[in-house]
Order: sequence, then C-alpha cells, then structure tokens
Amino acid sequence: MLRKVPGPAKNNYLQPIQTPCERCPFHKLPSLRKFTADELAFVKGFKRAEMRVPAGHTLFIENEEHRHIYTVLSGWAIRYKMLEDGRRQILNFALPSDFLGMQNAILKSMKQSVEALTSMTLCVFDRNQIWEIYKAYPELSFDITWIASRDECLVGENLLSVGRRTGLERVAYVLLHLFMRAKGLGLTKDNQLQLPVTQQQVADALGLSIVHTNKTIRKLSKHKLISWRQGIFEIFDLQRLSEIAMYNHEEPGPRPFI
Amino acid sequence: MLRKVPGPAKNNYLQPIQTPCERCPFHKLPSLRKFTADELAFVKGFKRAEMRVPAGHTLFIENEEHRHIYTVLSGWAIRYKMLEDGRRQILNFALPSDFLGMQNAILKSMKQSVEALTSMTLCVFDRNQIWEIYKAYPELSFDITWIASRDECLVGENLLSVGRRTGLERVAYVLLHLFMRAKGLGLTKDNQLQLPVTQQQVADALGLSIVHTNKTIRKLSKHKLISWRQGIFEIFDLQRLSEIAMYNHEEPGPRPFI
DNA sequence: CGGGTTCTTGACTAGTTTCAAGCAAAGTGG
DNA sequence: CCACTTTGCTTGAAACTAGTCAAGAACCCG
Repeated sequence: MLRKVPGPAKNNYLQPIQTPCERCPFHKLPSLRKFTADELAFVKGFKRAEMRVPAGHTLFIENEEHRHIYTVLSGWAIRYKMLEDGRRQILNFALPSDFLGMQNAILKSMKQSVEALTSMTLCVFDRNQIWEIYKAYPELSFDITWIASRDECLVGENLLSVGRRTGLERVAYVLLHLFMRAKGLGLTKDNQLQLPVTQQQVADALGLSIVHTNKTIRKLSKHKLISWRQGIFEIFDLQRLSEIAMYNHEEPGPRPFI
Repeated sequence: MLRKVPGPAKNNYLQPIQTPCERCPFHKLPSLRKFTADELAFVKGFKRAEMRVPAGHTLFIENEEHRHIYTVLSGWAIRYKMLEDGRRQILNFALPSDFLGMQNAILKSMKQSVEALTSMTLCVFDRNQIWEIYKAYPELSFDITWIASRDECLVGENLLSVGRRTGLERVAYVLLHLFMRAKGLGLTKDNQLQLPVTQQQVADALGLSIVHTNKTIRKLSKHKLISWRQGIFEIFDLQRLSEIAMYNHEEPGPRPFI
C-alpha cells in the first residue's frame, strides 16, 4: 500500500465567497434536504469564506487540531488513517455536500487525515461556531448529529466489506457504492462516471494490495460488467454487479447537510 | 465465521428503576465527565425504566426501527453487521457507559445489530425524547454528537486494523484495546480482566477465521505476552504487546455519556 | 519529447482459510 | 448424579486467496 507522510497543510487558498448560500448548488438536489429561509440565513452568517485547493492537498492531519471545518462544494477527497510504518487505510471517500472536520469541532482533534483527490472548492466555517449552532438552532444541531451518524454508517459498511467480503466482492462493492453516491449528486451520465481515483486508492480503501486490486478490476472488465479507462468508469451490467457486491440498494430520503 | 439469524427481540425484560441517576455508578469514574445538578435532573426525567437482558439477547436488529434506546449500566455487547449469506462483521464492542441505538433515534432505523454478550443492565430511554434534549439542552445535545463522533472513531480504528494490520497485529490490538477500555471503567484488576468474549467473536471483529484467530492467540500465549484461559485475560508484557499492536495509547480527557 | 506516475501481467511466496478431528468445559434431562 | 448434548477451544494438513517482486506498457504533465 501507499507509504508516505502527508505534507504540511498550507492554508493560503482562502478566497472570497463566490457561491452565496442562497445560490447553493445543492438546493436543487432531491437527495438533499431543503432549508427554511431562516436556517439558510443562519448558515449563511457562518460561512467565513471559500477555499480552493489543488488535488493532493492535505486538508486535515490525524491527531492535529485545525481551526476550520468545511463543506465540500465540489471535488473528491479521501479520509484515511495510517499506521506508524506508513500502511494506509482509507476509511471513506468524501464527495460534494459532505462535511469535513467534524471530529475537529466535536472532539478536540482529527482522528483521521483528509486529502483532496481533485481540486476542490470548500465552504469554510470556523470550528468554534459549531457551539453557536447548538445554542441557537436545535434543528441544525440535530442535523450535525445526523451527519456524524451517517459517517459512522458509511465507515461501518466499509468495515463489513473489508472484513468479510472477498476481493472480488469488495471491488464490486466500492465501485458500485461510489457510483451510487455520485449518482445521487448528479455526477453521473447514463451509466458513466468520471472517477478521480487511482487503483492505489481503491486498494487502500479495500485493504488489498494494488496488484490484486488491479487483477480483480481486470476480471470485472473482462466479464463485461464494467469498464474503467482513462478516469471514466462505466457500468454495463448493474444487476450482476449488485449481486456480486451484495449491494444493499436502500435509498434513504433526503439527507441533511450544512 | 458465525452464520445465524438473530431471533426476535422480546421486550419483556423491563424493570422498575433500581439505580436512580443520582446514584449512577459512573459518576465516580475519572474517565467519564461529571454532570451538573441541572443536567442530572434533566436526564433523570428521561430515564423510563431499567432493563435486564440475558446473554445472547438481541437488542437491535439491522434495518429495523426500535422504540427504545439504552445506556449500558453493566455487561458487554457487540454491534455487528451481516451479509445476506450470514457472514458477520463485528463493528465494535459495547461496554458499560456506552450508548446503544443512536442511529435508531437520529436516522430512522438501526444500521447494525446489537447483541448482549453477558447479561446486561440497561437504562431505558424513549427514542423520541432525543429531540426534547436538542430543544432544551444544547450541552447534552453536543454530548450526543460527541458520542456519535467517538463511535465513528472506534469503528475507524477497527477498519484500520482489519484493512492494514496482519493477523498477529490485529489480535494484539483488539485484546489490548478491549483491556484498556475495560481498565478505564474499573473492570480490570492488576493486569487481569474477565473477558466475556469467545474466539469466534474475536475472529468476527478482526475479519479472520476462527482457526487462524485461535492459532494467533496461542502464539501470543506461547511467547508469554498474554494468557487467556477460562474467560480470564491477562497481560504479561504490556510493552511488547503494544509494540506488536502499534497501539496508540492516547488517553483522552473525561468523556461524556448520557 | 522526456520523466514520472499509474496500470498491467506473470511468477513466486506467504498468510489465511477450509476441512477434519479430538478434547475440554458447561449445560440438560432423566 | 451421571450419561448425553452442545458449545467452545486446539491442532495438523491441504487448498487457495492475496501479497511481493519484477518489468514493461500506457498515460499524463510540463
């Protein structure tokens, strides 16, 4: 697996707000919940800035404290933990509308690192403001807990995969799962998705070696279930892929975000 | 791994309250945070009953809705997920002071099952009351989010283990981790701990087969690092065990509970 | 057009699983 | 109280999944 030390997080990417909350691109997504005018104004008051970071930028480092927390406006990221000797496990992928840095606001420091896979645009909040939300807006506070709870579920799903699915099942599962999440955000077209992820990262998410991951992806390709070339991922046989993955296609109702 | 279907949850174990909140046994534990008199009274008002369940009782079933949520007063439990064909992955162990059923209160249904490993005593709350807490007590609401966030961390730790530690490292890690958690709750004596867990369960927590788990535990025993016979687990060489496990011995400050 | 990263494949090895069988401890019922 | 059953632990051998090593091809970026 990948063995490296994350570089220092440089925070010189702050920008003025170009996407004010009332024009938030997520409001039109049916998979995300709607805000009341009141809540919208409140959240808007909290948004400190926007931030644009390049691919590869480290947003959070495990065990460190960070001043800001973010909502992903665009771009993909990974959340991961590392062992002392550099072995890395990706806990989850972060997509647009996901909230990053919660642990930093609730516990005192991050228990995982976060790194951008693509260039990203982020809404920037101050971690101390979370407490203001709790004092003033129970609904939003509840939403934050909702998000924390969902994050736990996603990590739990992954743990089930890594612990109990075979290599083939695991690969089928992540790919399908990422596809479905992206679909809910309107990032897919037909059965295609621009997947900004390397096989190394898939391997680190699945607890497999990169070689075995590659061979397994090839196998799925040869059987005409998927194709994944030059960053374009496509599903040919959703039915069989779901079966192999034992995918649990429950589509929950609108999901909160901040 | 274990393949079985959880039986129906029978809720005929309710009892009157025998441990009123003001005599909560956790108040004397330095690893847990203190309540103000105000909060104590508030929480006390929420406690509906106590429940005593036997070992093996299923408290929650994945994907189902349940009326109650619990705080563990005594006893151990496992949280787990299963694949359609019965393969099981334990996500985490629950010990006294842990909160069970959060997803049931925040999301609409449980995303994992919970089963008692020993007989347990539980504080019973109604899941709908969570919302009352959010409306009235921001501090307690924040604590709930804190608990959700910590749960995610624990699952993440496990995922790192299962994905990237070797069999030997994994076994060393869970055993040490369980020992440390139990120690924080005053459940250890010298370097000994009554561990109500079968090797099957350890295997299901680590994503290993029971045979390999057994051989690995034997190896640790033969090297005189631990012993584990008749439910009594003992650590002989904490230093070396921590090294093998790559254990991250950060002891955080007092932790909230409900 | 290089140089670096990512992907691909084959050959070999090691860690884990599966199968099988015996034993110990705990629980059950007459 | 003692057969009988069940559950959990232990071990060896065989099979297999996944990891490591190695090297070349494809792709991407400046």
